[in-house]
Amino acid sequence: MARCVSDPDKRRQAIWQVVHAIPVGRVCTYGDVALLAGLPGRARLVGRVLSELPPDSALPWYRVISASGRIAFAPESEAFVRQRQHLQQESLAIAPTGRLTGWPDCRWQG
DNA sequence: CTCCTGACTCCAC
DNA sequence: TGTGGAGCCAGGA
Repeated sequence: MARCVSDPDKRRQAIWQVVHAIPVGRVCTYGDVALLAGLPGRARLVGRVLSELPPDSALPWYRVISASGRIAFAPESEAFVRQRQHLQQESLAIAPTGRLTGWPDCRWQG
């Protein structure tokens, strides 16, 4: 889909597109999203873009987790709980440590 | 332009 | 399985 994008707006859109493409009940790592967006090695950029999403965003940001298969937030933090609830709605279980049960079986890489 | 920070990763112990 | 350290890129002060 996307090659090496240089414009900030283009990068955002590329990342949004990839996140939006993640199937229900599946998850993807920051690194994978970056790769699929044509931005290899820019996992941090993905996290930055997602952190700037508005509260009413329809983007399934909660389907993006860290490469270790865990939620990127501190356990029991507000954001952590929100993400966990969204994932549970899609039949994905989260261990107390934040680790996704069944990982990497539910992993999606395009 | 330099310095600091972060929703990241990888590797070693 | 969990921790700690180094590498990385982008954005804001």
